[in-house]
Amino acid sequence: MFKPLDPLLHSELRLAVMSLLISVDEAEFPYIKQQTGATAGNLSVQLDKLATAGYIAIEKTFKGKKPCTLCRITPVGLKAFEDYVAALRTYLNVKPDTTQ
Amino acid sequence: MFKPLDPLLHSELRLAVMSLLISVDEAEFPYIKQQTGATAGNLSVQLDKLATAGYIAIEKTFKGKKPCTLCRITPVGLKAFEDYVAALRTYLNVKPDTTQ
DNA sequence: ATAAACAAGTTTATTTTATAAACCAAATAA
DNA sequence: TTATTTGGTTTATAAAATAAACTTGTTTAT
Repeated sequence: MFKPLDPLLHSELRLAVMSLLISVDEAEFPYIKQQTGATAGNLSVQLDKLATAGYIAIEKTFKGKKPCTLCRITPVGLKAFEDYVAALRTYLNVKPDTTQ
Repeated sequence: MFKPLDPLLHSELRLAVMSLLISVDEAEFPYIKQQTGATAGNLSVQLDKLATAGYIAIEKTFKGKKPCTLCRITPVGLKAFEDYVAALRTYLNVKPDTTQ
């Protein structure tokens, strides 16, 4: 009847991060922070969780002299996101999306 | 960009309950328990929260000699569910459903 | 008739999670 | 040179989910 929802993705902020990374393919910490409206602390924690699960890859580089945290989604993360959406549909009484 | 998600509905069990009540219009506690796979304790707590918010109405009756807890969704609950789904779509990169 | 098992929940306690506040280091601006 | 800002991390707190234990009453077995 209802498929279980991946608890790692069933979180407003982590879902927003994943959604963002799917569309942009690579994003810096401050950009994600601005787009999601999250506090830096919360974002840091949630990014860590996604990275620990292998859903995103975090690369710490420098932009000139300033540190720069780059995030991108992984194939594992993309798959998890798609599975999550499919599971979610069992709760929404909605047919699968066929546009495109 | 991302619409906030009603925290009361962004919960696996409460969402399942609401989804169920939308399709059946009236359901007894044991039926909801069976359909969702929830424990009685957890279900009791989550039903209370939904009722307190006015999303569902709980009627305590008897079925012969046995107590019977009947649940139905309210107009407020239906509206909240629809709003939740609309908000969720902003995270899923999916066009609104136009089937039917 | 009495005890054991069961049904239908509720209450309470525990664990997990989310979130914010406090903190830190380096760079830039005054 | 001493604030101030940028780019975060760590730690503490609040909220939530969940399960375990309990209650009340009923049915079934002895």
